[in-house]
Amino acid sequence: MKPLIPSDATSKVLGAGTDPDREDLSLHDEILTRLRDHIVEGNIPDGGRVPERQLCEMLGISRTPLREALKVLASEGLVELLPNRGARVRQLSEHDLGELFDVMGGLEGLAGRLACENITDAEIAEIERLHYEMYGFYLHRDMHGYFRVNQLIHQKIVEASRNTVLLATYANFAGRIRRVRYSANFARKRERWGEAMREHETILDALRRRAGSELSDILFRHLRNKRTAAVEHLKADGMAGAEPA
Amino acid sequence: MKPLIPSDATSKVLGAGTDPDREDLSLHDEILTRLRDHIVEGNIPDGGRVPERQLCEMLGISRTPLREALKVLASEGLVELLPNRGARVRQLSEHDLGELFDVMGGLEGLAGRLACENITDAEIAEIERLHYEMYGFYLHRDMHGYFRVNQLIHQKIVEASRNTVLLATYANFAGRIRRVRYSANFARKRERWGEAMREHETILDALRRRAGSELSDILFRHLRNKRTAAVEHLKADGMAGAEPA
DNA sequence: GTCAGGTAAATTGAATGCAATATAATTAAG
DNA sequence: CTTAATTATATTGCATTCAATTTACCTGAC
Repeated sequence: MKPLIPSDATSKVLGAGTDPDREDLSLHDEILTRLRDHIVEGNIPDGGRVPERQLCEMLGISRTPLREALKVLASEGLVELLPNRGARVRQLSEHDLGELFDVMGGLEGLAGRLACENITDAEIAEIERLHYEMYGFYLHRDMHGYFRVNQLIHQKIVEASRNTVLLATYANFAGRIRRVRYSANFARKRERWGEAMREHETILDALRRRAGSELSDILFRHLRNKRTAAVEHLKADGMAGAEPA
Repeated sequence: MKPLIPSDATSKVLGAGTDPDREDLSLHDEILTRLRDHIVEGNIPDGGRVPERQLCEMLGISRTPLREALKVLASEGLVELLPNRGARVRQLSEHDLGELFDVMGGLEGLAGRLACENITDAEIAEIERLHYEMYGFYLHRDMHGYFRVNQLIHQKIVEASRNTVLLATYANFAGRIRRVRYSANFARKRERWGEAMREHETILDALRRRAGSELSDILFRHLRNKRTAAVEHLKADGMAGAEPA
């Protein structure tokens, strides 16, 4: 009866800025992004069911486009589709998380390698600036700020690779892991923190020298260390958290 | 033909509901796989429209599940969805192909690195066997056989990484590139062929020594060389091929 | 003959409807 | 009182339907 599409539903607030020229940010992508954010931000418990009708009302759409979006999210690995049993938000085991981090490590290593081929001096200067900003947060023990700038640095390196396919793939995996980050914000241990800071020194150094293979190696190992911390954290948290059937 | 995806979550055989035994592979995945193969095998011209109704009849389904599959294929990068203008099979530019090969290189490099951590002696022996089999094809100038075994070796290395996420991601990108391979089967130049054979010697050597970082490097560069050949090929072929709007 | 304008057919995007399956609620038996 | 069986409800998967946009076709003016 009511095709109640909120008049602001067409307003594109997401990414890439508002190109008056390029209008092709379709309604479907809008739904997809909103639903993805909804899940990534942890509004649905881990392993919990995704209530179609409820989300339909929330988004002001019918089931057809919602189910299309769910299929895409399933292919992205964010939810899993059980036959005749609907969608559940995918619960990551320690093993899954470990695999994801290793792939992230491979992608970041690749990004570093390619970045060394393409990065400009200005971009390196920008990353250096961020590096010292991050160092400041480290000294002040401001973990929140540190974490934010840290991610920004990694993002900058990926962008400097000048590879849009890599950029999209990286964003995809980052999204999957982000959900875990929301569920519990990585209380990084002190000793690991200092270690990570030293690793970032070597990252910057290799980047300055445009030492691609070397940077690739460093970045992979850097994420390997992050991986260990993350998996440990999930394990500890998993004990406290309730388990789904 | 044969999907070179071995046994991940998306591997399906094309049998319809005539399989009462194994029913857990959902109908949706079935449609998805069939449609993907249909496109990858080149039944629709590059950049051509994807006729919904026609495919519905071909697959014996209604538009709803077909459109769901198209959305997924779009997220995989195989087709692109134009608002109100339907789906077109995505035409890869030289630039796109180059980016894809670099990402493939990064993934294979990662696979090699992880394989060195996890591979068994038996698996190495198997790869050695394939290597010499491939060498035989090389000596006999049997490009078809060479190509087949070559892909198999790379596949084995990815499998030896023991990382299912990597395996699925690799399969995804391999699928995207496969379409280009169908459109014209890489007439590899002689000199490049010998070079590739030598590279494979070093790959095997590094694998035997479980030299992860080294193997990662070699594999990336190996794919870089493949990339150059592929892009050159697409460029030459693109001249002869029809151009899109 | 070419091009602009307008109308008709086709195609897309999304909502609704219906059969099939799973989940819950209830009842009956041990 | 607990547990198995049965019925009722809810949810899923897919087909059908409908409005909106696009594409093709046709007419007419220059």
